[in-house]
Amino acid sequence: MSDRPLRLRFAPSPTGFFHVGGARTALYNWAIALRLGGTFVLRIEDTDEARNQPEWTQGIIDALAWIGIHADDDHFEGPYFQSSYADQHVAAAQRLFEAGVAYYCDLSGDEVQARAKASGTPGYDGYSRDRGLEPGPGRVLRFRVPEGTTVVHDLVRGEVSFENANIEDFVLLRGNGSPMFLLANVVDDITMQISHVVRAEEHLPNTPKQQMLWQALGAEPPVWAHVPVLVNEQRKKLSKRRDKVAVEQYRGEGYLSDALVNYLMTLGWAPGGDTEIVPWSSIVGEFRLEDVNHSPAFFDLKKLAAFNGEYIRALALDEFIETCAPFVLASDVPWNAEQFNPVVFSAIAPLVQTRIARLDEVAPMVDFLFLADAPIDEAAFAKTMAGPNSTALLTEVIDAFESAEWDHDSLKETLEAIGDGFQLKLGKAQAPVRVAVTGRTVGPPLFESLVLLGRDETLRRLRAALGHVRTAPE
RNA sequence: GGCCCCAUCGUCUAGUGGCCUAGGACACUACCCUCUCAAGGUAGCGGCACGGGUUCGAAUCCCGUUGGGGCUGCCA
Repeated sequence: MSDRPLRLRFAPSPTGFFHVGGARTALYNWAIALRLGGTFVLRIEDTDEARNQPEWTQGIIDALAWIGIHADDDHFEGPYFQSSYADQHVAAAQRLFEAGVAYYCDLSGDEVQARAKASGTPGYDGYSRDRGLEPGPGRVLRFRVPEGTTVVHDLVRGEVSFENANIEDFVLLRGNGSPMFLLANVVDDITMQISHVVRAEEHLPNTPKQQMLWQALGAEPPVWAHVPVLVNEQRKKLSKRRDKVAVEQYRGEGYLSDALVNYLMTLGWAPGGDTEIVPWSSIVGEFRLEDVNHSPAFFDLKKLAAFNGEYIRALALDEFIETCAPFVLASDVPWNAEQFNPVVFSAIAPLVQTRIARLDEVAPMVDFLFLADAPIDEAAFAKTMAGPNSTALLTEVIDAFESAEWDHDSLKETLEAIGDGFQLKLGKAQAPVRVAVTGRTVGPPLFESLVLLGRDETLRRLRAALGHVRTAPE
């Protein structure tokens, strides 16, 4: 294979957001670079000038940093911008033309198609191979695919061979002289002395073409590794149109980067032993391209959420509180900033921590502590208060709470005793109180919540609920 | 259509010829715990796509079938 220094690269094109599939590919590259002491090169493939915006590049860098791939790490190099190497791409094309391994063709795309249709064989038919055309406006430069077989040595798939007869003379330079992806990508990889190309399987069909280019340009091809694509429930490649693929979105919904990273690594690969939840350090120690699976992997949101829940629960309490900050101080939170009380939040936090799988579930779970009134869920309220005993029970609770000691145990004993009078177990007796005070039938443990809310506010909400029952339409 | 890749529980996977009566995780179900909901604990459900070989022995090797996927642009 290759005894060159280990240099890997991740070469996204800036499209406005960072794809989870790209994140996994980046992570695979990164893990190898760290384990084997190689270099991870970031190259932004920004040749599609029409859709290229500087802030998108920053988005990629930020997203990479979020998943632990930091630009200031010793193993990180770049970012490089493909657009700044355009001269080299064209120069390489020129050399190929002069060496006779590439030739110009003046057929338009439509004409190529028409000929293919007429002959019944798909693809370009080599019409201009021997016409000796010179460069000119509108003429594309095509690679003269030689006869024979191209064998690709792939770390995850073994040897894959392609009959060159099935590979058409592909375009290197467009009619306007600009380089195509296949060429630019190879020239940059050669320039940057890339030793291992690790990318998604969708590029496998490009590989024989690119390998021929490496050779035609006088370079020894890299080690290839094509990892399986990520698919949706329909088993189709994850796409930005149909699927939720933006890393930024997962971050915004309160997925922890450690959880996402861990989950992504297990799509196509598994750490040794019986646990999949493992720290990044052991992933780096164990990850091998040779162990990567061969078949597409379903990106399962439920499992990601399960991983996330595990990671959330594993946080120390102060870490958890800190991690919640962006989600309780955000502008889209249901309360006003001045209503938020960090002391109260810290007190309820441990009870929230075991009840969520995503950080964006925090605010709706604790909002009743900061809002002026209970955020009543009318359906839940109506259902809970429908029982004949509910209002009577609430009335007794108000009475008792006026004089009860305001602590967890006293409140619990008080409600238990009242429940007994109605032949209700605590599980049933707490329901009307919970709905009255928190607005919902589910939430953090009730008595802790009441203690935090305080006697006055609790009583006020209980009375308000009684009023609400009387005025509610049947 | 052509080229290429792939095939273990619903899903992600362990498994590299005997340790497999196929292991784990998510999901699902039941029970325990319990002030709701979670978390936690216990148990359960569930799979080697099919057909031929090779071998004393196959989830593991070979061939075929079927099924899925990727690519098939003067996109990347």
